[in-house]
Amino acid sequence: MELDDRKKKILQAVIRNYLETGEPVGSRTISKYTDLNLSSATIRNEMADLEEMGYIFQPHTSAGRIPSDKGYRLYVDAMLEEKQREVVEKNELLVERQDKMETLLKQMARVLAQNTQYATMISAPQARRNKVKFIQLSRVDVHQLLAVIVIEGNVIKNNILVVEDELSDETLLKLNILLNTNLNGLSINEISLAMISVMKQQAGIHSDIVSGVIDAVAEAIRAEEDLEIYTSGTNNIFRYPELADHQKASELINTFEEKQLLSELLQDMSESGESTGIQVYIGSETQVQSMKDCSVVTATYELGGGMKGTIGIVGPKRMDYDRVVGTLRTIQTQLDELYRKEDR
Amino acid sequence: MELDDRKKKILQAVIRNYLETGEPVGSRTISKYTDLNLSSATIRNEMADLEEMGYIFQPHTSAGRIPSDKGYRLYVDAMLEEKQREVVEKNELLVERQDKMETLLKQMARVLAQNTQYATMISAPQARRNKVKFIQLSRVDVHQLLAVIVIEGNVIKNNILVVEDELSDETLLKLNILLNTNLNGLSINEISLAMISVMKQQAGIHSDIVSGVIDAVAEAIRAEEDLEIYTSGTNNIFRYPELADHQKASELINTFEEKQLLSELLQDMSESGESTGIQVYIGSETQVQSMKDCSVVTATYELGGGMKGTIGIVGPKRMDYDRVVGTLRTIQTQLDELYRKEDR
DNA sequence: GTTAGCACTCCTCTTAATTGAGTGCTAACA
DNA sequence: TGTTAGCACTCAATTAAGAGGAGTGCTAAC
Repeated sequence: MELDDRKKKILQAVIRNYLETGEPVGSRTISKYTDLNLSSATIRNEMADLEEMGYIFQPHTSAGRIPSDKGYRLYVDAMLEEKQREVVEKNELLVERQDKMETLLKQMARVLAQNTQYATMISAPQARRNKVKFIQLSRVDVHQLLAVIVIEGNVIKNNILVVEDELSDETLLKLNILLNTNLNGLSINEISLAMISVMKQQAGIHSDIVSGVIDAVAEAIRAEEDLEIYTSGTNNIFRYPELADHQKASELINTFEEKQLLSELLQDMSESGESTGIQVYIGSETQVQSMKDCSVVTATYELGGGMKGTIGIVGPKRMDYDRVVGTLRTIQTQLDELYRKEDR
Repeated sequence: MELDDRKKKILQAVIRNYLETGEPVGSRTISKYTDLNLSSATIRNEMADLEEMGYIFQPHTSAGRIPSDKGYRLYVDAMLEEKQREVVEKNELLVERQDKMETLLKQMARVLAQNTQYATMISAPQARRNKVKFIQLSRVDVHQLLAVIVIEGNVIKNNILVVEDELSDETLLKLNILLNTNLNGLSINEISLAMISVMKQQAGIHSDIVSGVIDAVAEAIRAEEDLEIYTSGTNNIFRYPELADHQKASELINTFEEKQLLSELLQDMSESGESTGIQVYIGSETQVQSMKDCSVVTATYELGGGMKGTIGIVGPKRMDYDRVVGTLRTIQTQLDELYRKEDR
């Protein structure tokens, strides 16, 4: 059977209506809703065809039709294609430039959740190949050294080292030079054991400090590499009855709290990104069990300097895809404007 | 009317039973449950008295009795008094010493939530009077300075400053000395405008850098002072039908997500602490609307060096107070052992 | 190909009846 | 005077039955 133009229109009408009401859609409704001027009986025939093709289904005999995942997919793809051509409407979201990454991301999550009325998750950007930019060793106390490590993209990590013996200012200076000349510009993979042993040798009796700093560097980079996730609007799921029963709500909330799964999810999703970086996952297209009744819309964002992260909006399958995609577009351009020129 | 011994026993039996079952407790149940050897009729009379005194009530005529907040209060107070004398049983929780405060607190929250099956919140310790311990200004880039500020208790804050003109190493050194000699050992309240203007004067053309650093110091201390809260096990509230309906669950989850209210809550609670630092708030004894059907048990913890924070366990009013208090005691002593000797 | 008409299905809502746990009260008993 | 057995009463919760209604599939006519 073929999906002709009329069938497409009817399918679209069914989906539109279902998105609005959340109730199964009957033939009579469509008959009036569209400008096709067809009787309900004709619609019924077409709907039977659409059901056979797997685009819609009945929750039970003698109920209206509900779009299947396949139906949603068709609809969303068509919408995305249309959106592509459309100009992004200027629609300000209240996001302000922030010095602290954490503050910015929390703010973004909150604004998005508020704006869309869905649950939001944002992964902190991860500079893919983190390189050491600068190392500073200073004395805080007689027995405490502070190691400051700046990584590409101005991510800063600190570490306190405890030392047995007092160090002279001169030694400290030497160590600083030693560390910086050897490590600057290297990523964690490029720091070889050979280099470390050479540095230790040069450091003489202070080789343990070199070890300490290198451990700190390794930890700093690693910590930066495993994703941090910020979430907001989790309780929005209660707005949608199809997600709000105890079982599902509990699982979803747990998923959002644990963040481990979300992290993997966002990572997977960001990897398969395309031009605009906006993607829609319907139902079990996300591999997370607890989200099988949800849809997830993801977008990548960039903060300049190659710092890319992923945003995910989680809602019911009947979410307002159109608006969500629009909102994500908006925040993308807005972040672009805020962070394009300057490095952080 | 007086609360004689028998009435106390009956009240206790009612509460115990209700804690277990969550169902209103009838006279017949009590008649068999206790070793008082009284008929249900007698119990009924006593229960009528207890109701008149406000310790228990009926959700509707012809139902069993449920403890009122007043009833719980009596029960909890008696229990706490008894606990005071009791030796804490050695009951290991899987908490390990962590270098990073954040990791430790997340871990604690998770372990407690898992162990108690209630929702957990933990406020990060706040060193009450934060003083500057050490300031380090270093050049990262031609136009970027890194200001590292170490606060008492080894909390470290970083800030990137953008400068117009290049600075010589010498100037940088001078600025470092200027900042450290003037600011070390001071809390934010002690840094007066007069001092700032003197410092600016001494810094000459680099007075803007001084301003930048001082702003950074102010921000660092302030950031440290507003509480960070870690939560876990939010979805545990679904285990308890009396909290799990949409309305309440949504509000509670929102409260846990927002954290602002929790923060104030924990702060209030930590201020009215006593010897062991464990307190119980029943129903509307917490001033948070969304928690009016919950009880909160709080405990202060200490990580050595005067770093004190607060733990809160949130569950239904019929929570297992006994076990929760025990668990909190355990974690208190455990943290004590882990962190007593050494400073972080 | 389209449509009107009709029988049929099945969910949902309402109402009524039944059940059962639990109470309060009274009267008898030790 | 305190305790207990007994009984009428209350009220939430469960079950059952029925009415209503939305929507379908199919057939026959246009």
